[in-house]
Amino acid sequence: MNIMEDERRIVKCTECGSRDLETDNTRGEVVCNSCGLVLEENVIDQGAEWNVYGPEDEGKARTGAPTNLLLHDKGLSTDIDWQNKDYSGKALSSATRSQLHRMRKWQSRARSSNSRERNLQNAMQEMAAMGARLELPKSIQSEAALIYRRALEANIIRGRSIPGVAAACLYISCELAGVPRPISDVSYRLRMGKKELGRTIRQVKLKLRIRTAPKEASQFIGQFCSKLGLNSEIENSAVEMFNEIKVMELDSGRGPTGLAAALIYISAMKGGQRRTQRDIADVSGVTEVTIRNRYKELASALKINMEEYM
DNA sequence: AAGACGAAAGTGGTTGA
DNA sequence: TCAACAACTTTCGTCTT
Repeated sequence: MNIMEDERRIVKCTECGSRDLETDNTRGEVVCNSCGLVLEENVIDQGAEWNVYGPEDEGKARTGAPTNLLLHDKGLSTDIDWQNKDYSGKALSSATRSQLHRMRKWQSRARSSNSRERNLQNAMQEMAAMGARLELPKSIQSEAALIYRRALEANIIRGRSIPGVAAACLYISCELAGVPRPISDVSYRLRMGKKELGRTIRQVKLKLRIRTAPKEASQFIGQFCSKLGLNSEIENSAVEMFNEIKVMELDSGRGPTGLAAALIYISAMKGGQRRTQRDIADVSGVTEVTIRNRYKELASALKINMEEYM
């Protein structure tokens, strides 16, 4: 299965076309520096995808909260009320009161006062929000939550930020699911440093002994084409070219995203749907220079005369 | 004016002694 | 542990469309 995204990463102002955009971290907005237009607000709606209005909607309602790995205690917990009242509102005797006091204390020790649990609580919340921002399916988010728990057990969080590790777990989860995302894309959407994120990902994988198959350019072609608004015809021809390249071993040692970008550049041009190097660079997270180097290489290896399509 | 080009210097990770 | 190395980035002046 191929996870597609309709949303193109915004790189240009829709109003004035300027590329001079600024990200406001505190407000979660992307603003155009030339005309001031707010291009993206991070409104994260984590509400239910449906509402229950009346009897006709009854089938949609579920009873009770679903258990969810993204909740620190999987959503299964009952709190001891803090008020020293019984169910009818009457004050309790001092003996019962002190017993309750002990119970509360015990409960909070067992659950949240433990710093590990507090960390998890925090992280699960954070990860749910991040997952939404990355538009990841629930299955990948749950897997990421599991990885985070393991990271916590292994004491990997020490010295690193919770959001940093959480983001790394989401990234790794994508890799494991066979739908890798470019680090640049993840770091952009989560507003985190690319280097820092990359480093954390590597360390988490190392310490947890998580090994992932090397990424292939073909895994990125679909994502990039859809962000560029290119049809499946272009996508297929890019994948086809990739297969040719693979047997010639021209892909070894090359970054898969750069390769995918170059293949798309070539096939879009061949198919008469030319995209600029700039636009492809923006969605693929590599620079124009890399696209140039790569596509020159590939064109000569595949004996494609680009002049014809200019 | 936008897009493409390519040289040159810099960065961070990998590898092998 | 350190230096050499390959891939990639950044920056920038120049050429092409």
